[in-house]
Amino acid sequence: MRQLVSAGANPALAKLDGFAPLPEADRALLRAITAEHRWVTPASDLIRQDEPAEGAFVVLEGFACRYKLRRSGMRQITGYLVPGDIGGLDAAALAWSDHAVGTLSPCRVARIAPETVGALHARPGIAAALRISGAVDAAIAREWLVSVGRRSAPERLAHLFCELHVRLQAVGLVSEDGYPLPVTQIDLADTAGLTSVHVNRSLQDMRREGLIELRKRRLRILDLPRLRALAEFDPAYLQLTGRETA
Amino acid sequence: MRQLVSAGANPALAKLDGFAPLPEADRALLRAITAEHRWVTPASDLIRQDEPAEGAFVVLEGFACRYKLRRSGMRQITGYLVPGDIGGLDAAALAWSDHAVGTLSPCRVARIAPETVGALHARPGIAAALRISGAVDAAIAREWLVSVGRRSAPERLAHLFCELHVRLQAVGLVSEDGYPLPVTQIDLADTAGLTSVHVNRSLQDMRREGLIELRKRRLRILDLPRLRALAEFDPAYLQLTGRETA
DNA sequence: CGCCTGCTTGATCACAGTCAAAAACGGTGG
DNA sequence: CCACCGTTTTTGACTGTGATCAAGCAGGCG
Repeated sequence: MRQLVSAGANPALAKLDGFAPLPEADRALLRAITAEHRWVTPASDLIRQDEPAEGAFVVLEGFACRYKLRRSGMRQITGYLVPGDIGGLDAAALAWSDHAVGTLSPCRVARIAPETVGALHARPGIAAALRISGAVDAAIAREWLVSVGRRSAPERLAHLFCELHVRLQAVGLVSEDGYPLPVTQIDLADTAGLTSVHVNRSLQDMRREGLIELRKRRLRILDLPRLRALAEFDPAYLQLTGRETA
Repeated sequence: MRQLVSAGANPALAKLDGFAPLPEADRALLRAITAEHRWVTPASDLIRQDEPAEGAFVVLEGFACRYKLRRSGMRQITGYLVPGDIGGLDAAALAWSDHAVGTLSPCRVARIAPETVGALHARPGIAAALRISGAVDAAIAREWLVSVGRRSAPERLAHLFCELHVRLQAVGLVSEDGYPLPVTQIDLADTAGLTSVHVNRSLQDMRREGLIELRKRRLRILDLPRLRALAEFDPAYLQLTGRETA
């Protein structure tokens, strides 16, 4: 069994090392990156839409999301960033970002300078881990597309809750009964392609069914098997099964 | 101005070289890959869902798509592969595929053996081009998510037509009045998260508006500015502007 | 010519959106 | 501790986009 890095201390290292075991030099580089960090208030942009990008970043604590805005102001959230996730890598590749990244809750974030991004790709071990991470992100995006295109409102929410359950488990943020979910129903609506009114009613249905409970920015999962069945959820695509957490 | 490789002859090389100019050795490797190819009939799978992957492939002619099936048989198409596109790279990274890739029309396809995939990533120039290509694919997926989540039926179709217009232009498949679109209205429905009935009615509306015409597997664009306005389409995210084609 | 697939049309239905307002919650400051 | 404020959640009445069901109509191809 591999030695465990405290996921709480450096979730990004734990995540990448879990995809592909890294030599000590690579691990040291990743540790150095996360040495310096800052707190960011909720609802602030880490990357702005349609602007040149300056480097990338790692989320160490809190929830952030990728999103796009239409001219009318309509918002579509296209992905969540949870502790351990790296954002802005594709923006770095293109030197420009087609979408924004904003915080949903207070976030502790470590910046990765553009030169450092290059240094990461230059190390074969890290490069391979980042490729896997990118492939998983693409798989998540596909699953979201299935949700929005071909699942009912409760099914979409159930699938999202199952996805986050597995991802947060991998970084030790899930306890017996559930996990923190510091997002509003408006955020959930913009995630699932619904209105907040409809999200509210769907959540009440799910609660009445004894599946979940969402109160005080925390999701309690009351019946995981039935929740997964409702979403037709199979965690294989996240490549996180069988991980231990600190 | 850089020398032009006949896009018709090797669209994948043209595409990657356009993202990041490649040294001759890299170009030779890419040419070698596409030396051998085979024809595949429509509606056949190049990669099957939930199965281990064996290498990747390049589409040289024809249309293919990534898709996922629900247990009920409902299908969601998550991306199109047109000439020059490489498929199965993420499946190679994970040694397993969460989604299927199937042909929409007859396709000419070149196989890339697993060892060759490794050789591609080992070359810094190709690796960088593939990273950019992956970032563009992610941007396309985000745009689709916005479509399905936050755009009306005609807007979704308009956006898809605009996307394909730019992508096919980059490989020289667009003529004065339009481009080949060898897909059924059922395929379009599974792309846009609609039913084929609704796609049919939306297409008729767009035709009546003088925007497009879709007949005999060919899309004619009658009013590109208005089509783009309807979709709020900005081609920047495709990173293909200002390319010349053979 | 006949069949199959894909396109078109019509009638009806339901899921989700819209609009509007009230209630609950969570901070903040007095 | 409580009054106040903005945000978030909840509720109700109504509307509409897009789904469903079902049938007819090309058009391509053997």
